[in-house]
Amino acid sequence: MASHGARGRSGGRPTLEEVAARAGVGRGTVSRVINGSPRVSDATRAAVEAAVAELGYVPNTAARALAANRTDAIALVVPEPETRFFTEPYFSDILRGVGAELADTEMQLLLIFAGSDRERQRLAQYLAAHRVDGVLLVSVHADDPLPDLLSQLEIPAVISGPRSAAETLPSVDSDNYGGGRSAVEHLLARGRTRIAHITGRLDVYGAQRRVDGYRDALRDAGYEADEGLVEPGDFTEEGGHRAMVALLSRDPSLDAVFAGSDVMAAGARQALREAGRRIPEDVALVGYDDSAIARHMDPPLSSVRQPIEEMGRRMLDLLLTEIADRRPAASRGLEPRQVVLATDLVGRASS
Amino acid sequence: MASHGARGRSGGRPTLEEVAARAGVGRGTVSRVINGSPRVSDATRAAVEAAVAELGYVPNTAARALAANRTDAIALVVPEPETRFFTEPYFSDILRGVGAELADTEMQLLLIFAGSDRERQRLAQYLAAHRVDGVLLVSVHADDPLPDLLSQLEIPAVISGPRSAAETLPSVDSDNYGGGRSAVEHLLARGRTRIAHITGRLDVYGAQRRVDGYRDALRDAGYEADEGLVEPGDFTEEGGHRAMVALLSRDPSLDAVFAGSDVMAAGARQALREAGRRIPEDVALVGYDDSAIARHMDPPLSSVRQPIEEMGRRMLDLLLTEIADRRPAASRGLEPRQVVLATDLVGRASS
DNA sequence: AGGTACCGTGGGAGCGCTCCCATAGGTGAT
DNA sequence: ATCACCTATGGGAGCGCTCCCACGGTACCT
Repeated sequence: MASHGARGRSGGRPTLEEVAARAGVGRGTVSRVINGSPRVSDATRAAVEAAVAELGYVPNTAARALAANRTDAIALVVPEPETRFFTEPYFSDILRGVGAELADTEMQLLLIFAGSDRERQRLAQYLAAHRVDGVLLVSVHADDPLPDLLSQLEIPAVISGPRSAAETLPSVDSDNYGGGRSAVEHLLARGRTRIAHITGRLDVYGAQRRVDGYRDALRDAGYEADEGLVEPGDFTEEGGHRAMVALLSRDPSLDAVFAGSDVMAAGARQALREAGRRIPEDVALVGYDDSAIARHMDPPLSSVRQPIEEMGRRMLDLLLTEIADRRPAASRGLEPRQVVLATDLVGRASS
Repeated sequence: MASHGARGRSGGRPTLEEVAARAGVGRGTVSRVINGSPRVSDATRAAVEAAVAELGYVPNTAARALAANRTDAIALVVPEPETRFFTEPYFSDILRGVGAELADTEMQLLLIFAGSDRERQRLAQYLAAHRVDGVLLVSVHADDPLPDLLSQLEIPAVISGPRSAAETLPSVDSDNYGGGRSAVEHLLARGRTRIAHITGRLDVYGAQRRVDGYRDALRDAGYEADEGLVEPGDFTEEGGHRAMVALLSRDPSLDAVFAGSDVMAAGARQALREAGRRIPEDVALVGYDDSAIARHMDPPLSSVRQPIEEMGRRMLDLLLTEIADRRPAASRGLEPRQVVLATDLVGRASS
């Protein structure tokens, strides 16, 4: 407590050069030790490490960034208002996954919101200044210009869900198609036949894929597609409510609903209640995400679980690889990697 | 869209030097323009700004940090597990306030969690490397070593609540004492006389102050302090429940409860229900924070509101001043600034 | 013995800025 | 006209690191 050891001898913090002098070696050698190069003899390494410890040496990040042209930082960009970030468990789960994986690294994570135009402006500036080595982009809409900006700036990036089937950026996603299928198959297995679907925002590719899975599962089971049973939602509770009301008035005989998210399922549940339908007796309900909402709903909601935390982990993995691969010149765009993780359906009382 | 202008002429991004050449001036002059120095003629400034625009110049942060010995970044440190951060609206409100105030700045905000030992280790390393110009520390406990570490490293810092009456670090807090008083006065005005208090964690100074306010308000109204009516909680729902049970068994005649947080009030409400007490007929209930919980409780909860978002804003203000003041040598420790913001009681059906 | 190969190492040359000193010119007072 | 003084400007000297080339030494080959 009373002594700060050998620190601050000459006023400031120790530099590489001082460590070198102390260890009786050259600057280059200390640099090699610090960076874990194998081309250093054990004896030298030990001497340097001792000097580092004695002086309490910590490398100066700015100098390193300047000399090596890298920042050892990556950004998690959330192109949404902060509110959604705090409201939807999706984001915190991703963050948790990324954070867990990052702990093994020397990298620093920046959290950047880009919901408003102004924030996007700042972000563009920030990226142009190359202040991060890579970017994780979550919740991307079809017409978002951010991905293009990133590839233009040649900043490695990974997105949480492809924007289309022709996505070129590396991405990590869960199997939305399979998730959609499994929801429907689950309901069919429970004897339901008139299964409606409340979709998510259709400018989100994943939401489209859930619809595809829904349609194919029904068709494979021999049911003709009935477009009257598909109603677009927007991932909000109100949207779910609205969609449910529309569905009920259009086809009062429906006996099941697959909602594209738990939040929308909550809205749908409310609408079903108001219409006097019992869950699951009259109408079975299945959501998507398996969030806290699903567990706490009355009745508890069956839901398609995505391994969100793992998605975060995998996104970081991909990004780090991407950053490492940036060395051999001009291999841009070759074999982009798309990871798809399996979903599984968690059955509860609502179906 | 199709052209990226003059960018990338010589492979990389433009440098100060290139801008200077383009504008026909020296490096120093460009630097002055970039940094808003007044000692530049209007004509020269215009020429430089034109060159900057044409080349799409963006200063290299690393170089600037190295040369100027500052990072233009500050950290918001949350010495708690991430879960609390996402669960409690307090943190997101602070973040929102800080973010809003920061938007006018060139500064970058880093969000750092230091809940686990490992994370704290990393944080210490990070701070030792002086990678931020200042730190905002929220939710500090009495025995937290972080504040001392910060002053040892001579890193400007502001904390969200003083650790004690003798706090030396600049801090921003709401008037916990006044908040506690107002809750009690509100209940007294409603004709309640046997007012219990469920406290927060007493190693949080603010929680203590609420207790002080509670005691003084009762005493000023002529009621003798009855220590049987004070029960420690821990800011959790379970803690609130437990405390309420204890209070009821100790003194069944109580007719009001002031809980040190809305979350604890929720726990208390549950316990009151289980004991068959009606709210507010039998027992009036007042919480603290005026969070979403308060509005959604059944019945809606009266609560002491703190201007959390403004606290965030003020914290940033203080920190920026602190950073700016760091220039004139050795004025350390002189007139630390402590800001205290007023609370106000939001009356609802629970009291 | 001479040659070739590699290994561990030292240190120069920057990375792109900011800081600050020096300089040139302009202004007003003497 | 002279001097003192101020303002706008140029550019050298670093900030602390990484990269890379060059060096001496050792080991192994022919």
